[in-house]
Amino acid sequence: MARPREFDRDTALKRAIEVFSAHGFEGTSTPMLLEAMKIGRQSLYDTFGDKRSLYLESLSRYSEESTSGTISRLFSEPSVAKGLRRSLYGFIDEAMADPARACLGVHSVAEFGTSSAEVNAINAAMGDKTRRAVEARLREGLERGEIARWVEPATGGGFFMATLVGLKIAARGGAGADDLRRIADLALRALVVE
Amino acid sequence: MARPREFDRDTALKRAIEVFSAHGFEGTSTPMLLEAMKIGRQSLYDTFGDKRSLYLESLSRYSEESTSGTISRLFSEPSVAKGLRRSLYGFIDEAMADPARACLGVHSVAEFGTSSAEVNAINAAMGDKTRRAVEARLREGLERGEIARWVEPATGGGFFMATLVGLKIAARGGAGADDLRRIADLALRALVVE
DNA sequence: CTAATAATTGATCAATCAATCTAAAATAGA
DNA sequence: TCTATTTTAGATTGATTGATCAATTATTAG
Repeated sequence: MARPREFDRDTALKRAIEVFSAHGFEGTSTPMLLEAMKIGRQSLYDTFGDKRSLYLESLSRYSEESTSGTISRLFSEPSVAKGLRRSLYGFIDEAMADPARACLGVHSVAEFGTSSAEVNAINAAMGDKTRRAVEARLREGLERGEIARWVEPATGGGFFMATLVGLKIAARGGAGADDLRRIADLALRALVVE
Repeated sequence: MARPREFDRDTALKRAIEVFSAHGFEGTSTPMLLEAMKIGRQSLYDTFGDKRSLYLESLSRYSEESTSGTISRLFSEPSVAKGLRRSLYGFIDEAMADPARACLGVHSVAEFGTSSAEVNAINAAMGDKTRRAVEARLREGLERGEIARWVEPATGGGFFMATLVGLKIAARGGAGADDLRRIADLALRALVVE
């Protein structure tokens, strides 16, 4: 007994992610969102709440997808070393797919630091998830002798995430895919036994 | 034959850097700048031009100081490995000194990507400077057998910078100094011969 | 066909944005 | 002391910000 929505909530959210990724929270205006999402102003407020709510949902969705992709690639190979590399390479491919689009997660940290509790909660949750997955594979690799003995899994997880961030910013700064892959390969030297 | 300025240009600029570092370009309003810089509105426009000019000068100044600090630490030790570590550690100390203050350089890349020619020119210049310095030390280390044979200097430079970025974002995200140092040590394993 | 419900459109809100203009205040040289 | 010159301070600009209200349109259940 109601009029159906003329737009698809999910595709609208996807478009919002694009805009926020490219321009950040402060750099994105509601008219920009409306044009990109192709919905009316009232539809935005009715469906997603205010701008901040939409941003948090965008960040949450983006982080979940990015995280799950990274983790699934991480476990996609029997070899731990190959899994790590595939994960980094996949991240690079994603980053190069749309150079104008930054990593919303990285951007959110740069913009908000630790000042926003909600942003922090999302990033902490996704960060922990990735870190734990990396740690698990590192422990597996340590047992199997694939990972160097000097690697503490917790530190290795942190290093892996720092590498992801560094690659993303390098990509956003204009680095090429081959440069990024060489950097990723070098980073793996810190973890993988030769 | 003129009235002298009541404020110091340099300290005002320093304060502007603080504000831009914490909130980015879009997140910083002119009233915020005026309050932090402790100058009047007209003084800002007379002395620094518009908001964008002030931002570019802030970014330029910050990048120069940060870069020169990183490079001087890089060459502060006879040992290449120790120089690299000292450089990373110094970067960590700076980042931890004021957790609320992000790296303006990293933040600018996240905000503008490659869309702003001026921002890009500044970042490219400072990035190249750092990268070349790292490459020089890596070559020195390669000759002396301190740096692992697999390290291409150009890639090593890119990796070093990616590590700096990763550390900065990790710090901004709330990581502790000891965590960061462990990550830095691990990163060095990719470069230094054991 | 009608009534109830929900989504859309357009007008509009106060607040804030960056930036400019004007006029008062203060210093230097003559 | 007087005047030229520059820096301040205050008022104000039009544009844009995020957000809400009222009215219209469309759809489905009964």
